[in-house]
Amino acid sequence: MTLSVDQVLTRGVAEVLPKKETLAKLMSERKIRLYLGIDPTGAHLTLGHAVQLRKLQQFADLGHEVILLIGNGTVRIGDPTGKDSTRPMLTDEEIKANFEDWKRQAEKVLDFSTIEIKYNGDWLDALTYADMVKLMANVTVQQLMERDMFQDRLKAGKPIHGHEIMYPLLQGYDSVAMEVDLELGGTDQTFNMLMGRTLLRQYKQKEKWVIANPIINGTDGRKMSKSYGNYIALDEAPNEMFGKIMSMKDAEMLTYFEIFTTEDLADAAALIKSSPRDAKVKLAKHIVTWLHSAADAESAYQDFVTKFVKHEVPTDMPAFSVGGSSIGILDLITKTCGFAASNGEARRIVEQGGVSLDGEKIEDPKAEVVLSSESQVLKVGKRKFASVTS
RNA sequence: GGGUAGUUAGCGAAGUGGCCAAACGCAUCUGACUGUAAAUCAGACGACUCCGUCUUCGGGGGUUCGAAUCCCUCACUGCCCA
Repeated sequence: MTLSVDQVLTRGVAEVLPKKETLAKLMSERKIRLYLGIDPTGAHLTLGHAVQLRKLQQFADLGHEVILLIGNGTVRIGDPTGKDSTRPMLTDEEIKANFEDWKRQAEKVLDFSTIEIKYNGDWLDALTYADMVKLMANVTVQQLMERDMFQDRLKAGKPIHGHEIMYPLLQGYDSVAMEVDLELGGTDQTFNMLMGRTLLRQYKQKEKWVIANPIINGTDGRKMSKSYGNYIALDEAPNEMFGKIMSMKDAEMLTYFEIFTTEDLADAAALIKSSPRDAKVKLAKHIVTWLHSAADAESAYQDFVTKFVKHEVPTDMPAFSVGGSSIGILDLITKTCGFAASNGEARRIVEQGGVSLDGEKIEDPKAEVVLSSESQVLKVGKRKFASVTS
């Protein structure tokens, strides 16, 4: 579905700088050129990334000239946002492989036939010493240090490496090199994106707009992050995705509705209030349909009801054959099914009463289970099921 | 260049010769409750052939019956002075 210009500039957008109205006017007069920059590190894409990608695609759908920029030049520094660890150097082959993987995940959200791909290494690697001096002369150290995360690190006594303060300049130079009208990014990129605005004006006397998209919280209401384990990956299986959305905090729902659906927000808010569970089911179906299919969404819903509402055994589950008539329970969990990372972990789950076979609880870690050609259902924890046979 | 403080498990952070596989918080896992929400309660959370053994406290080397803790050395970082 193609949204109107006003919807694209409003819904799921945190900020349009310097002004929404002037950008809307430009978009009505001609096709604009815009871009989103991505890191070529081996990222596992989440709904957090999808916020950006979805917005990018909306511009493509409106027929604008959309560029996806691979940061194979800026990756030498690594955006200092968040982490302070030094990035490893990536070879061209690794970058290519990473992008292929990235593309596979992003295909669910982006239509690559409508998007042009560029690499900023093409111009950044070509900068000479003189170019770098000229680039750096455009700003003061104080301006660079204004960035919130540098201030945070200063306060926390954390290191800021010399090359890191160049990141905004290099990202900003991308805007100069491509002469874009607009850049998209998360609100955490505002500083970098505005640097591009400054540089573009200084180098080419050209105006550039910036759209900052919201950073969504993870399912537990905190910042979506690997270390919290609260993210939803784009290549998540339908059932997992559905379950994760259902386990999200109620308070996060409305934002997700705003960003990932076209639902009327007043209606969504009313539904959340009257029946949070139904609202969540609706949201989960929406998102699974978007990233998988309507059929997957329906079957994920059914699976969810069976497993968690009725506490019954799901219909499909992985099947394992152990190649023998009996096996130690720990080996079965760890080696055969891969449900635990180590024997110790499996032992713990067993001792804590989290394991059952055909509904029969197994609490002795030394137990030998007898298997036949008839499949039995192994349950480990709340959500791991397997069908096991000899 | 001088001074000083630091580097501990996934993260943050205690511990300064044996009681340390290492407090505590977060994350994670299990059980109870439930809307796989929130809140809460109970427990686990290096590995293994698990009531015992083995490998961990920036790297390397020493001292000692015994070291995360003491010494030497290398690497990295913060802060102050210049």
